[in-house]
Amino acid sequence: MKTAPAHAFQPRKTPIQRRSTVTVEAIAEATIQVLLAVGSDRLTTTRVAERAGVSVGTLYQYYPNKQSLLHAVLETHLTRVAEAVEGACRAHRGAAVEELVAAIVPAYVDAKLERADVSTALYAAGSDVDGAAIVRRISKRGNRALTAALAEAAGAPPGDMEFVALMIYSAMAGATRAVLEAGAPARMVARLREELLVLCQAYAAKSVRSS
Amino acid sequence: MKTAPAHAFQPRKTPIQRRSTVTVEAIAEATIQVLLAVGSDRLTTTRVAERAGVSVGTLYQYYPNKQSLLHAVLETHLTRVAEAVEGACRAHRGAAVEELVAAIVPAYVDAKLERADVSTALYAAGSDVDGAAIVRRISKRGNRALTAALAEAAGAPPGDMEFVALMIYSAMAGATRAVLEAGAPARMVARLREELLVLCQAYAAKSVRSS
DNA sequence: TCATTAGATGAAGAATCCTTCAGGTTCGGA
DNA sequence: TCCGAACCTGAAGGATTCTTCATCTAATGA
Repeated sequence: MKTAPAHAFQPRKTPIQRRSTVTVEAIAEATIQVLLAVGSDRLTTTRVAERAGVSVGTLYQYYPNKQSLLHAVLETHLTRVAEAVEGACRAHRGAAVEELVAAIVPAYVDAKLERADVSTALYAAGSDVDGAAIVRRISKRGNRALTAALAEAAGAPPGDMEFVALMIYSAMAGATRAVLEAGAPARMVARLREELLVLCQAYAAKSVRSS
Repeated sequence: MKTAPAHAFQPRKTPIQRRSTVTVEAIAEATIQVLLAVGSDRLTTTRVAERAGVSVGTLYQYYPNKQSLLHAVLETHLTRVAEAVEGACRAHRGAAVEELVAAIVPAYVDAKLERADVSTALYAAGSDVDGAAIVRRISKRGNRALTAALAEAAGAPPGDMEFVALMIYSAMAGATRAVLEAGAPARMVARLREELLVLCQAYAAKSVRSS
């Protein structure tokens, strides 16, 4: 388990002209599609390049190695989800716990399901050694926002809400993932939104009151 | 995404003498350790054999290919967890929902944490294409038991409890995973047991009553 | 004891894949 | 128009890894 230098996953060259911006985006999108089509094991740089309609050389001009492909996709997706949670927290500052939770749950679910294909594809990629590290790092963002918001709503010190926030966040993640892996049919998604809200509110009511 | 023939992951040869039984077990254990040490990307059959103290040839005498290594480990672990849930359901047949949940949550958590290292190692392995299929297949076992038990306890038709069971199961999975990936320090594990119970009971109370 | 089967070995074939780089094409501005 | 920078190409080097198989050793039972 060697630790890689920090620059090892940064883009090698920044796009300047528009065509290269398109290329970079196409490669990212191709990564997702290849991931969905053949799985992370059989994802090869050549296949991604092919799918993106460019040559391998071009790919390596912007992504320093294979891992950086997955990392880039993972990063943008998780960031989007974390921002959704942060946004919901910000928009309901000062609200009661019940209302807060009522805002956060759909925000999370929507962000995750907006690109259900990406979420699904990434469950396979988040596995590698520092894929997990990325997940942890960015999840912490959403978690921190949630912790602070809960603490404010409950009038409790943040320390007391840290674990509660972790529970809510991970319950949302677990349930959403289960639905996603079941194929996310519309009926199930609707039900997820309802039940997850019930679950989180019931838990928050119990757990915030008693602390 | 080619579908492999059904026999492709079955052991090639069944151990007969005791020494080979030991070997097969050693290889499975080595798989876990290699997984933990270097991650699933850099897990190689040679490395596993080395760690197990046998030669690659021996490995291939019992495991038809690399994937079967991971699948075997995944299968036994998940089966153990599913059996724990089934057992808890069986032991509390006829009990109230609250009591039922109070039995299932610790059963699940304990089974998952009894070999925390295996659980952690497998999050990396469950990613591959039909690793996910195995997870689905075996999780369904625990889910079915939970659905039936909830239906009986609530006096409701099983159809109504299917999704509720999914929520509980996936919330347990999500929260436990989060703690596991945080390193599973003793204090956190204790808290998990408490909070997860609160969460599941609060949800069950709300969701079972209203249906 | 000895033949037969189970078990173990590890070098090497075969395949795959990551990554580079020398050389070509396109764009943007002077 | 023309030059330099940005961009693209894809064959091939280099490295890794999966898997096989001919061969050897250990156990079993008659």
